[in-house]
Amino acid sequence: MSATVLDLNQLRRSCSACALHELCLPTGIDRADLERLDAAIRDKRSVERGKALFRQGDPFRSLYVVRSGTLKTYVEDEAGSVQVLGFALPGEIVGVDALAGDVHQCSAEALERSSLCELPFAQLESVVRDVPALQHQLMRVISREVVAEQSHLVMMGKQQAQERLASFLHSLAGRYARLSRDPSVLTLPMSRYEIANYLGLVVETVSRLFGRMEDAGILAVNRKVVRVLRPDLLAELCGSQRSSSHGGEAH
Amino acid sequence: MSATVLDLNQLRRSCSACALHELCLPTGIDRADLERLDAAIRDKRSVERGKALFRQGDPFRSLYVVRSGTLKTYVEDEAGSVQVLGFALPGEIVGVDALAGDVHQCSAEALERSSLCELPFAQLESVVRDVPALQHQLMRVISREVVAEQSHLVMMGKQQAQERLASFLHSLAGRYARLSRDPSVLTLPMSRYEIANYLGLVVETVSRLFGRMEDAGILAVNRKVVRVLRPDLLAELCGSQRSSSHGGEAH
DNA sequence: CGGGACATTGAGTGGCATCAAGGCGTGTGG
DNA sequence: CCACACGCCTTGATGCCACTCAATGTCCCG
Repeated sequence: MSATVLDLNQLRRSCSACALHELCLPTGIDRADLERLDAAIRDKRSVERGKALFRQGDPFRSLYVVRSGTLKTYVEDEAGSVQVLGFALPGEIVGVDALAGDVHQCSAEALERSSLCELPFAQLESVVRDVPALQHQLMRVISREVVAEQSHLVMMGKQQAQERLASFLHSLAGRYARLSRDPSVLTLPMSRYEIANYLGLVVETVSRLFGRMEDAGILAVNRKVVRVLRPDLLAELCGSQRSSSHGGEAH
Repeated sequence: MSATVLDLNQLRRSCSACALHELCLPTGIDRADLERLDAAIRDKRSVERGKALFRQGDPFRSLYVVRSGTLKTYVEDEAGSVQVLGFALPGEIVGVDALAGDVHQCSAEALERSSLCELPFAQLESVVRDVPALQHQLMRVISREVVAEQSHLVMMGKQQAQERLASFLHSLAGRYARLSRDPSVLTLPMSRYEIANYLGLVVETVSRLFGRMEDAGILAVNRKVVRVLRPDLLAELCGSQRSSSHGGEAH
C-alpha cells in the first residue's frame, strides 16, 4: 500500500470526516477529542446481505455504528421462534444489549450490503475516561435505544394492526428525513415477513394492510418501494380511533 | 439535630452499608470509590403510594435506585391511553429513558410507599469520570434496561395470553429470589389493570387466566397474594405450545 | 353499614391468525 | 434466450382467541 492509500483510509474512517458524526456523536466534542476517538475505532467492517454481524450468545467485544446499509436485530428462542427487535439505519448503534452480561443477547444481520464502524469496547472505554463529553454522549446514545424500545412496546401493547404499520412507516420516514433521504419514497430492505414479525403480526395481515392503505390513496406500493402520497393521512392513522378502550387508564 | 442523628443518617444513606449495593453496583468498586459515590448521592427520597416520582415531560435531573417498595413506569399518549412499561423492584434503576433528551419520556409512580436513592446526574457523571469501574458499572445497569425491554417485546410479539401471564409471574419470582424473598409467595402491589396493561391484555383476560391457572393447581390466588404451588408447571407455560407458527423464521 | 373501587364471571362479537391457492418477479440452467 | 422453479408476496375463506359489553361479587374505607 502506498502512503496515499493509507491517508485515504485514514480519512475515510475518521469520525470528524464522517457524514454521520452528528448523528452518532451530536455535540460537545471538539476536534482534538474527535481525533482521540478516531484512534479507538478499528477499521470499518463490511457485512454482506444475509450475513450476521454478531449472533446471540457471541462474546461481547465491540459496539457498532451503521455507516451505510440496514441491519435487523432479533432474538430467537430455543424453539427457533424469532422476534425482530428493530432495524438499524445509518448513524444508529447496535450491540448495546451486550454491555450488561458481556454476551450478545440478540443477533444482528445485514438486510443489504452494509458497512459499520467498529468500536472495540475496551478502547472506547479508555477514551471515554479521558473525554467527559464523550462519556455523556455515549450514554445518550444508549438511552435512545431504551426510548426506541419503549415506542415499540407501546405499539405492541396498544395499537391495532393498521396503526402499527402506519407507525412503522411514519417512523421510517422520519429517520429517512434525518438522513436527508426523501421521506416520501421508502425503499424497504426488509421482507414482508420481517416487517410483520417486527410488528407482532403475520405476513398476510401486513400484505392486506398495504393493499388497504393503497386503496385509501395513502400509499403507492410497488414491491419494496413504498411511496407516501398522503403523509398527513399516514400520521393520522398512527394514533387514530379507539377512543378509550383497551385500558385508557391503568389505575 | 444531634451529631448522632446525623451520623445515623449518613450511615443509612451510604452505598457501602446498603443491603442492595450488590444489586445496583455488583462488582469491581472498592471501598474508597464507594465513599466517593456516597458523596454524590442526595438524601434518599420517599414516595407515597399513588404519587409520582417523576412525570413524562419533566426535566431530567436524577436517576433513582429503588431501595424499598415498587414503582411502575408508563407512558401516556395525548388521548390518555396508557402503556405500562415495567415495574421497578428494590435494587432496580429508573429514569434511564431521560438521558437521551434531558426530559423524562415516561412517568414513574409508586405502587406502595417506596424509598429511593436519588443520583443527581451531574454529580454522578463527575464521580464516574474519576472512577472507571463505576463508569463500566453504570453502563451495565443501563444495558440491563435494554435487555429487560427486549424480553418484554418478545412477550408482546410472540406469546399467547397465558404464556404472558406465566412469564410475568416467573420473572417476578426470579426477582423476588434475588432479593431473598420467598419466590413462591408473590405479593403483587400492582392492580389487575396494571398487570393486564403491562401484558398487552385486558383485565378480564388476566382475571380468567388466574382462575384457569388456579384450577390447574399451579397457583393459589387470593386477591393480591399469589402462591406458586407448581413452579415447574409455571415455567413450562412460559414458552409452551405453538410449535412454529406466528413466524418461526423471519426470513 | 353503605358507597366505591377493584375483581370476577358470563355471553357475544370482531379482528387477526390460520389454512389454502394463486400471481409475480427473479435467478438459474439448459 | 427462454423455460422452469423457487421464493416472496398477494388474495380469499374460515375459525379462534381475546376484546367488548354487562352484571354480579368482594374488599376496603369512611
